[in-house]
Amino acid sequence: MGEHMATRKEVADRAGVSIAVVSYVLNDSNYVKEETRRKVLQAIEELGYETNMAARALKMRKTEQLAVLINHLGNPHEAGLLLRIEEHAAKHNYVLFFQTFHKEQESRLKALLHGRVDGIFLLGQSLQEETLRHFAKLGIPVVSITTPAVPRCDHVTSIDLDWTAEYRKLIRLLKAKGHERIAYMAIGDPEHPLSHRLKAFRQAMEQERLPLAEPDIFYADGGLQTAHEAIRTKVTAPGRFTAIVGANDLMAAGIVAACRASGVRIPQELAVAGSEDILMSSQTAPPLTVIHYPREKVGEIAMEVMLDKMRKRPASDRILQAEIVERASL
Amino acid sequence: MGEHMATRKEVADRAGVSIAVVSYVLNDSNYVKEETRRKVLQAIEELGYETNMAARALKMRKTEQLAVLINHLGNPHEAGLLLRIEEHAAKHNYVLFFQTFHKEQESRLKALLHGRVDGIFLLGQSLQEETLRHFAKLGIPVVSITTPAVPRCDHVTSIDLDWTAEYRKLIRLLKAKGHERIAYMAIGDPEHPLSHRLKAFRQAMEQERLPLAEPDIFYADGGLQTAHEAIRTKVTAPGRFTAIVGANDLMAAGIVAACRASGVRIPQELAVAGSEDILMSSQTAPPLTVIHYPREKVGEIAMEVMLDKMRKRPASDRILQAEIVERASL
DNA sequence: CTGTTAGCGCTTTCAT
DNA sequence: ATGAAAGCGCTAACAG
Repeated sequence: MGEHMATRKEVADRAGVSIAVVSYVLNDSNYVKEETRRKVLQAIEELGYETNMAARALKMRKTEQLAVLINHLGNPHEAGLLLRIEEHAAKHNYVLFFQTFHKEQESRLKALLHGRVDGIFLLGQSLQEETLRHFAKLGIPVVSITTPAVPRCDHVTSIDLDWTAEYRKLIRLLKAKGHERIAYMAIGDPEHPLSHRLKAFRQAMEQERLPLAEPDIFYADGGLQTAHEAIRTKVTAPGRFTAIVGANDLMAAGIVAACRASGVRIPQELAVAGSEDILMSSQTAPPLTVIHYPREKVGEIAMEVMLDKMRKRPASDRILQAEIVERASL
Repeated sequence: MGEHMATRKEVADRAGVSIAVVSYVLNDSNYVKEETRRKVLQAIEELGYETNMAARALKMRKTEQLAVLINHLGNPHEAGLLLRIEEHAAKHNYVLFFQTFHKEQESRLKALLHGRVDGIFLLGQSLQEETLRHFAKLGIPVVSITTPAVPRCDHVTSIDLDWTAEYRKLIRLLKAKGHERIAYMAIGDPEHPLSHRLKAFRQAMEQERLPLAEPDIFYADGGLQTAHEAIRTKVTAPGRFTAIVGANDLMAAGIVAACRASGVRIPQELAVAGSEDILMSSQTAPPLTVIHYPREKVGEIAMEVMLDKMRKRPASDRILQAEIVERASL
């Protein structure tokens, strides 16, 4: 429990050189005589020396740390996205830290991250303009995933699907099976980042010339259980919608559970679809037809965009294509 | 894009005091005249000043950052555990970063973390003794979750279930339903941290005086798909086991999927159980009976233990109790 | 109650 | 090819 960490000074002393030389060999930033280099390397080895990242960060004004602000890691869609981002961040030697984040904590955020990160990913999160301006002033890029770009704020770059287009595909599929009255389960909070999916769905229905009555829009908090509860009594109501799509897969799974609990057969009596394609969706009974959100690709692009922005290269918003995965739920 | 961050010096100048005074009000570490304090606070406000955490970390030898080494965030069990740890870490003002970690990268680990973290959580991971000693020397505590303690290494504290006891409960339940030949699906790699669950299962079977034949132990990589493939042809084999337990829930779900694909009825023809209780397990058809791993409690205790260790207080290994959640799969 | 100052461990310019 | 030294932004002893 020595509590001791070898410092660069000690390495220098042991190798009989100055600390500058140690830096040179460590960073390959200057010519060093082969013999000297070996002595230094050996001293490093013997002392078990490692560079102190905090000191380096202070000097370089670069932490090689990135933050990801998420909603709820319990949602496999977010976990999957986070996983992909980390995968690509690691390739570029960045360390990722994540924060489950809610609007109320926004004030603490600046203090928490100051001097800690080189960039910020938003995963289904939005920040106030003032906060965004703050990070812009600091030169800390913000990349937003799963949430549309903030208007008038060119500081944040966003990556997402064209939800209207994707929902149109899904609606056409439902139409082909004879459905005309399609319901939607959205996230209750109108401030919630996923509320733009509802807007997109509305637009898609309109473009497909299908009416979407207000009572056919249901609200829950994004979780399976509350979705189940919100829809339970509705699935057996006479004269109801014949299909329903969930703003996320967890809610779609909740709808499936509600149907099973009420003995409503899927897809004969009700068609159900999800919007993300998490693993669970392939295991429900019946398995869910979903829009496959390309998490892998999104993670890759997100890191790519982040790197561009950190290097002050121009980066523009990205819209990806998704595929529909047809399973037995419709 | 000013790239500018206000420094403590600027605040001091603007308020007409020395930088020490700014520190005093910020850290409440010294008496400051009320009027002076107000002037300082105002200057901070006006400049949008925030403390630079890298500088503070260097000076204090304390980063307020913790690392979590995980296996695969795509496994909801790990994601759930991580979520809980973060929840408690945030309460104590710690920031968490996670790394998907594989043995091959162990050499990079020391360099990556040095000066970056005050402590390390292992989530179903193990490290070589030499690495552990390295962190011990640096005074960086290691808390291991879901993996048994490392022998001869009192530096790491571990938190887990008494798997033998939990499996005995499950086995007794199966016995009561008439099962005598119970199979197990383990993780293939004997080096894998979850392999201790297999050992515990063996022990439990022995204590319950039930034979566990080698051919009744199946191996997969921990994922749903490979579990499905590994068991597919076996569930229809004549004279086979009548029940099977998965070392994790994802594999148990894979077994359920294999049964559905082969038309094997659960639980009439085969009983299936899992070991963790992830959300998905409640949505399979039929829903899975599982050991409920108390992730919430474990997350809380993990952080508690970590804090104790960081404060040099003694901390001992913790064994938690679990409950069995009975659902329709057996 | 407030200011001066010495470092924390590192990088890098400028001499040599 | 190597070294001396300044300084990144912060804390805390110490002096007043």
